[in-house]
Parts: sequence; C-alpha cells; structure tokens
Amino acid sequence: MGLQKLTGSTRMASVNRQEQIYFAAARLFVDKGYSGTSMSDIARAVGVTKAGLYYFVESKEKLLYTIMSYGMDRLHREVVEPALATDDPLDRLRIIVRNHVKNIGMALDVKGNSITSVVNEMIGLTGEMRTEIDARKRAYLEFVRDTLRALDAQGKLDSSVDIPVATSSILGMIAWMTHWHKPGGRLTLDQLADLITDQALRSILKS
Amino acid sequence: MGLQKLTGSTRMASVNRQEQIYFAAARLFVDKGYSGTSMSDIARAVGVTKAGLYYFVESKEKLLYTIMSYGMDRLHREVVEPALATDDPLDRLRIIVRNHVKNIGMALDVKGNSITSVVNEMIGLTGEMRTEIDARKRAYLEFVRDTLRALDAQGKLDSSVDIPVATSSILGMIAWMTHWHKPGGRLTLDQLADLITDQALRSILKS
DNA sequence: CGATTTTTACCGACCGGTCGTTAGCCTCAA
DNA sequence: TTGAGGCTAACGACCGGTCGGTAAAAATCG
Repeated sequence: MGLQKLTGSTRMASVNRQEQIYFAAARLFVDKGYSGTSMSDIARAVGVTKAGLYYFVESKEKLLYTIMSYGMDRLHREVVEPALATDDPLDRLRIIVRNHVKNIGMALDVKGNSITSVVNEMIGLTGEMRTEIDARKRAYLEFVRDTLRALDAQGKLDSSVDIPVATSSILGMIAWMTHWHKPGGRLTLDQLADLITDQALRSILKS
Repeated sequence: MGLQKLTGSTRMASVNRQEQIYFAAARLFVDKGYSGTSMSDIARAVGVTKAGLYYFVESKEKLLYTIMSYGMDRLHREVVEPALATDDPLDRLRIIVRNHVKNIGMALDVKGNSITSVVNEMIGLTGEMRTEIDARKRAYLEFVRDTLRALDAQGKLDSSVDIPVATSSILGMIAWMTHWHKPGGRLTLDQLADLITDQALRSILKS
C-alpha cells in the first residue's frame, strides 16, 4: 500500500498508539478470544507491522495483563468506590449492580473500548500475573458477598437464599451480558441497567 | 499409563475411542478454550498420536461441531422435552431452570464429561456448522422466552420485568455456573439446582 | 540560527517452534 | 487375507518474538 506523505508525518504520537493498541487488542480478545487472536491481527488492526507492535508491547501475555489491570481499575473506580459511599447495604448493592452493568455496557457500546469485558478471559495468564488478577477478582467477589451478608444481617434476604450461590448468580447475570447485549438496541443503557438491577435485587430480597 | 488388556486386546473398540475423544476434547475445550487446545493436546489426553486421532476425527472444527451438536441434543432431551410435559408455564420454567442447572452441573461433575458446557463456546465454528448451532441456540432461547411470555399472560410477572432481558439474565445465571461451580463442594447438585431455581423464579415473579 | 547528535517510531527479514492436516506404512485380530 | 486401528514422517502455514536497520522528530550544541 502507498505511503502517506501529508504534512511530512507518517507517524503517530506514542500515547495515541499505546491506547490504540490496547483498545484494538481488547476488542479482538473479546471477539475472537485471547488464543484466537494473533499479534499480526492486532498489528493489522492498528495499521502497524508485527515488529512495530513490539516496540510498544513487551509480550502478548503482558498485553493481556495490562488490559485486565486497566479493566479492574475501572471496575474499582466506577463500581466499588461509589458503592462505598453509602452504608446502607441495599443501596450499596443497587449501586454495585447498576454501575457494573453500565460499565460493561459502555465497554460494549463505546467504539473500540472493550476493556472491562476482557476481565472475563481467565485463561492466557500464568505465573504472577495470573495470581494477581485472580486475587483482584476474588476481592471483588468478596466485596459483593459481604454486601449480601450485611443485607442478611438486616433480615432482608429471602430465607431460601444461599449467599455464595446468590452472589455468583447475580454476577453471572451481569457478566453474561457480553454474550447478548448489542449496542444501539431497543433499550438505552440506563434502562437496561435499571431492569437488571431490579431483577437482581428481586432475586434475593424477601417478598 | 498402563494398557488395558481385556480380551487380549491392546486396542480399544472404535466406539469407546470415539467417546473417549469427544469427552477429552470437551473437557479441554472448556478448560483451555477451543483455539487454546491443540490436536496434540487431545491426542495426548486419549493416549494416541496426533495422526492417529485423524482416523476417528475429520477435522478440529468438525470435532467441535459434533460435541456441540451432542450437547444441544442432551439439552433438548433433558430440558426441553421434560418441560413440554406440563402446560403450566410456572412449572415449565421451574423444570427448565432446574434441569438446565443439573445438566451443566453434571457436565462439570461427571468425570470426563463437559459436553454441555462447550455449547457456550461460540467462536471456532464457521459456515454452515456455525449457522446451524446458532439456530439451535436461538431456538432454545426462544423457548425459554415463550415460557416467560406465557407467564406474563397469566399476570404472574413483576411489572418491571422486560421479557427478553429477563430471559437472557436467567440463562446467564445458569451459564455462568461453569465459571464458579466446583464439583464435590459444600452443596449437592440437587441442592444447588433448587437454590438457583428459586432465585431465578423470584427474580421475575410478582411479589 | 544552523549543524549535529540522540531518541522515537517504526519496517523487512527472519528465527525456532507449533499448528492442523495428510500420505503411506505396519500390525494384529477376525 | 483383509481391514480396522493405529503408527512415523512430513507438509506448508502460521505462531510469538527478535534483529538490524532507518527516516524523521527532538534535543543539544557552537
């Protein structure tokens, strides 16, 4: 393909490239899976040679790790921190579900941004990186579980609720969104978040 | 690993090998993903050379397709058909959730059997095979959705339930099990199925 | 300011290895 | 003797990753 020669610059700023690579890789990882995506695929998506890619990225695994770390950061900032702002466990759970759904929804909506969804990819990481991401995921699970426990302590949970199972089920409802939610559909993201929040709460609260 | 020598044969009957290959492949696909699993992995798991594998299997994609087809067959036989035995939509939904959970749970529990879980692997299939499996999955989704619709017609659904969203959310609760359920845990599969069924129903029914 | 050096942002070629797949040979039970 | 059930060997394509090189931009210097 022909070279560009506009304003004498064929290159792009490094910061842009970095972001571009992370976004493109995240999108591809979500679409084709981690092992199903080759470094050439990513390079092609950002318009660079594979060799050129390795100027910005240390390894494929490190790339996945960086994306996952960033995703966990966002989850913490946009879900955990706002939830900590209230002491009422019911409000807290509402915020958790609502913001988590919106977080994933945005990740699917916003052009090129699938960062948060990649966190579901568990395979592909090994060693310390694997350990760290696993620990962060477990911490989040524990945070939600504790919220359910607090709700139980207030006697607000239905008697047939098993807290660990209920926690995983609610998170499953949310995580599974990536398999069916299509951006630009019938519902706005806010409406969707409301619906899922209601359903999740109803699934555990006393009638 | 030791050879079996029953009836003086170091070889295995072709039917056994076939099953063995499907089970081993299913397990590996669930654990490491489709693209993350190589034919060598599968061959090693069943104690055959990679080339030897190709006597029984036409291609990697066909192998995945066969496993998925088998999984869909089981889902139909163990979930859809029993559900059709009743006309009451509430009973029907109860059967769907309960049996689907048990189906996936057994797939995780039973040694070497992960068949049903593989159905979640959507990538890896192309062309007609992809189309067919997609259609069968959509038909199942539609079946569950229709059940919710019937429930709605009886006025039993909570007013804030959106049927398509609620259907996907319930199926998400179930499908996500593969990510957290560990066989031989605190609960029996029956107990687990009861818990999830209750929670799923509570999530959509009028209080 | 212009000249020079250093750094940035890449590319083409290539590495050893593994991928899915095939061809052809051997072996043993029926 | 035949054919099911393997085997060894090898294929071309592609994998993640590296190497040496380089044009252009930025920093430094006289």
